[in-house]
Amino acid sequence: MSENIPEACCTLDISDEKQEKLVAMFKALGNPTRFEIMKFLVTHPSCITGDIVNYLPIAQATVSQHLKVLRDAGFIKGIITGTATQYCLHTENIDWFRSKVGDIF
Amino acid sequence: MSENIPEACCTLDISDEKQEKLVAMFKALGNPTRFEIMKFLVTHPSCITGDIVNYLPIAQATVSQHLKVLRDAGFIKGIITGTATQYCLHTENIDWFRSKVGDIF
DNA sequence: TATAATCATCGTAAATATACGATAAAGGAA
DNA sequence: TTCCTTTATCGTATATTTACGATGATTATA
Repeated sequence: MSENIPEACCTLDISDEKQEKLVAMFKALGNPTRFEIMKFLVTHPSCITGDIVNYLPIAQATVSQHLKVLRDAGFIKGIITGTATQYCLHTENIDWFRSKVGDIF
Repeated sequence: MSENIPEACCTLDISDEKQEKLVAMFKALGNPTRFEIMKFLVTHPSCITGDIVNYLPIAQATVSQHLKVLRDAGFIKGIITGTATQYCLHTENIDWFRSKVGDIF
């Protein structure tokens, strides 16, 4: 029986809940289209869904789906104004994300 | 015709090639099992495939597949020693990853 | 009120990812 | 050489993701 696992050199504490959140954020960025949307929102701090739809060569429904993933992951916030939805970065969560990346690696 | 796209507040320069590499790294981390493997390698700087197999509750073939994804993404290096493969972090690429996360967000 | 604009959601087809057992490859031990 | 250990790869079943058109919901405008 070789159930031996070598000893750790250090610990890396993160709660299951936060780890799940972090993995979801990585997953959200791990798609070319969503990464492009994030880049667009970084360089265009305040725009509506339609702006992103015009910018990207994909269908409106697909953009909306990707925006939902980014919203659920906590990267962006959507503010409904009239018939449009204005999207901007969720700076608090992004700060948390960046700091976690720094902590772990 | 509403092909209007609002003007940018800044630029965010990254080559297509490097962006593709970065997205692949996010994607690699965006899986619970692979994230767990990365955590294990951070806390156990030098171990072989079998150690990870013993640690995780999944089949050897699956672990090997995940290790390949992490290798291809550039997160880890595998050094064959005898019949075993010793895995360690690819610190150079990880440093690059961390700095890119900082640049973009 | 009727129409247009804007966006999210639904249903679904195609592509990709994930997990496993089986097998192959390669080195060490008997 | 034969057997054992270790790991990667193959083939494949299932699950998830991605993309689209169609539709619904909401608000503004004529």
